[in-house]
Amino acid sequence: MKLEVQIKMNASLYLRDPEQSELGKNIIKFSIELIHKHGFEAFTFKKLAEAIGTTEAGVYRYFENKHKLLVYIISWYWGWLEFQIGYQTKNVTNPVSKLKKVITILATTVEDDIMTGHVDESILHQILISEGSKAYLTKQVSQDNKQEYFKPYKELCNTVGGIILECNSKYKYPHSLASTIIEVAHLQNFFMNNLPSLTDFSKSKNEDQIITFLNDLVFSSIEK
Amino acid sequence: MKLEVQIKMNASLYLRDPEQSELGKNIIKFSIELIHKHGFEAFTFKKLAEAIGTTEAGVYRYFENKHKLLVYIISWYWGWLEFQIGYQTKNVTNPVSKLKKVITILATTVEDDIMTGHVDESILHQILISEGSKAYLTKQVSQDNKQEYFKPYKELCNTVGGIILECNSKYKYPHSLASTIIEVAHLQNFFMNNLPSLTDFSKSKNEDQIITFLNDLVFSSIEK
DNA sequence: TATTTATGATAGTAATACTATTATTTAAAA
DNA sequence: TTTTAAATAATAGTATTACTATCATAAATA
Repeated sequence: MKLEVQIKMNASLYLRDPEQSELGKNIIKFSIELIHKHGFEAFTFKKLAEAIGTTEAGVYRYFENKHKLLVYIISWYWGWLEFQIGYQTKNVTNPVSKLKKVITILATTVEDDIMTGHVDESILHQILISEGSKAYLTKQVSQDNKQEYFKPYKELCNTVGGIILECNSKYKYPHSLASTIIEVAHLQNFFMNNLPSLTDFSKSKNEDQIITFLNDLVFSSIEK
Repeated sequence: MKLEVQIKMNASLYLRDPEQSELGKNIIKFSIELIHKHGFEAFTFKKLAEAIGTTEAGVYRYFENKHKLLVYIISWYWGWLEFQIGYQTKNVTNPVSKLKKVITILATTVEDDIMTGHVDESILHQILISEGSKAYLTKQVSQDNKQEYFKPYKELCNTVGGIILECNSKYKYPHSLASTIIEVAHLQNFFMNNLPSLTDFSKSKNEDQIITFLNDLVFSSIEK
């Protein structure tokens, strides 16, 4: 028997559920590949269709436009991360250890999870670093928010915020600190690899240094 | 006599220097307006030309494409901020006061600076919040970096990093903390206004709360 | 077996992101 | 002042993007 993790997705992100067909799964799989390879700006439904071996119209039957497809992919990742955090910290009782574990998960390029067939999480993590903020840095952010497109991200922030409060119930900014951890983990990773002088990690380009930096930042604030 | 602050720009960002003609100045002025109003994705040279009252080809004589124009505008802002920080902290000897002042400048919507004729800095600040990261979150980031497109941003980070070291010469991550302050100031502002549950500033939507959060974060880390 | 449903193949449109050409105006040099 | 150069305006044209629409066919389901 093959175990599969299913992330429940917001149905208004798609026209036809991509999990329910081979073509749908290929749309997700090749989108991740192409966005990673060429970047979101250069990514088009035509190129995607060619890569899959279908037609543009075929892709449009699943997703209205590439923005919704990006939001779908990113939401999926947040959902998967939420699951990972729950799973990997389920036996950790000490909140400080738990938060450290969470920071490590957020700042580390994960290995491909065999439980999610057509999705390569390590590539997805890279996409999140370079393209993640483009999901919400748009003029339609409020409409998208009303449609609950960012619910998985918010839930993750809420989970992390909860763990922060477990560490120190008097800390005043659990949500802001949670979103800061997530975003800074990605930003410092991007800077380290592309604009290294904006970081102090230039030499080794090692993700562990980002984790150390974040741990220092976070625990100084909440243990003060 | 009218005093004018001139920010020296990287000449490879443009084909013809926009500071040197009325049309050029209008390109900058209306770009800022249009990008702010409709967002960078919906911004085109055709719409810009119409707004100015010139033709598309006219705009292309100044800028190769809209990406370079965005980088130009954003670089200008970093250069202007660097000047502001130098100017507004020149008599502050206490490094902690200086860093607090810098955090306030970075996290506050500035008033329109009358010394820079055709540029409205308060709108530029808004553009930086929503569009700033799109300047570097591209596949060409390394080439752009080689051309020194991000020099003003790096210099600003370096300046802020220097002030951090003045506060505590043993602090290990001055550059990362500097880039974190700048980016988090913008991100938390965007979240506060658009995705408030990712922050703890939902009620009043006041920038002062972001400053308080950043001060807490920064000084906990460096004074530890 | 009939019929719904998904896919494939093809066409077409408006907008975007440019490049090129020529005419006209403006400003600087002779 | 005239000549010449440089900047701009007006127009046209191309390839690509971001879609929508139509119709035929294959596969799944009733």
